[in-house]
Amino acid sequence: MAGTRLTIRVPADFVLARDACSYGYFLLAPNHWEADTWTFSRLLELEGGPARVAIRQPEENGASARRVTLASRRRAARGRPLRVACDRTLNASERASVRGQIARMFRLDEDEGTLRAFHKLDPRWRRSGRGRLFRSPTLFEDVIKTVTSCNVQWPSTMHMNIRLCEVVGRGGAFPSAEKLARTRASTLRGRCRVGYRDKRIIELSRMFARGEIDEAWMTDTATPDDELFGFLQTLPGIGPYASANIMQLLGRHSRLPLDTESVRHGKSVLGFTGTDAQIMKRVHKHFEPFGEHAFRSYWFEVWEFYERKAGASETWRPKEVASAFTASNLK
DNA sequence: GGTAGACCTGGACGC
DNA sequence: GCGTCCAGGTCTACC
Repeated sequence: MAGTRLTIRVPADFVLARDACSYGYFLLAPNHWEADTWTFSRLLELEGGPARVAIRQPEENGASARRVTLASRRRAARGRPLRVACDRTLNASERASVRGQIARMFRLDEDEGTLRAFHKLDPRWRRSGRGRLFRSPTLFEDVIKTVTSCNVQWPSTMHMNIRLCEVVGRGGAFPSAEKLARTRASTLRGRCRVGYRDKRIIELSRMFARGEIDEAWMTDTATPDDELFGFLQTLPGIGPYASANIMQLLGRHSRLPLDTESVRHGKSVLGFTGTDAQIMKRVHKHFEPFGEHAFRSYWFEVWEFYERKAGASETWRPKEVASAFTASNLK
């Protein structure tokens, strides 16, 4: 790529492959993880138009080919700066935006102290170092992706995001709130296959575009979890599950976004029995002791189950994962 | 406050 | 190839 190149410093424990491939959204368009080269790429929306960024974390001594185990590759990459290659030249403002969006996706603001506290509470993840959870470069994209994940199986979520980028996004980028707000419901339904979510997505986009969503209030640590949870549920298409999921995407991990997948987890991994409602309650209770890190404990258990089925997440390829992650295969 | 049914799509299945 | 059934979270109407 001939264009701007950036170097981004990361926390000492950060591993791109582990921390990017930590939540399902890394598999959703326009995100792309190249499993062979450990390169994360996507289009980012910038003031001068979309730009493609390819992000790598070169390993110590550049000796990736000689390192045969996942653990040794992770160790060699740990804490090393990210190298970002953009497909065009960026101005200073755009460079700052790219840095900010990358920091949001990989949660570079989460320091080692926070994760050390999590590992003290739940030592199962100390060895692997898991703790960060991938998210989108913007809150808006996280919210829309959450809506596309509701009441649908994973392959359809993947398809909806591909179509949103292809049909509505500029040049294949994830569509902006302004663009989605101006899109017809019939386009979203007919061409993006979002079904009944069409009007809800447009209304959410209008709220973001009009500045009615106060992101600063949401990210302010002084804002109580209960108030935020209540507010999120007033948004169109956002119920209890989606609210809890958006909260974890905002960095609040005390609530669990429980769905049918959680019931599956409760039954098959935790050995719970009873009705679905009873199992949901037991799953909530089970993770209560992990307090403000409850979601991390819950999620990495679920993630470990997926990895036992499909191999280490760094090696996943979207098409293969789409067919592997159907409800029938996860039972 | 709790519950039933509608909302859509894509995949699985039977014929 | 066609029709039917089912999974999935939110919303609305109703009790």
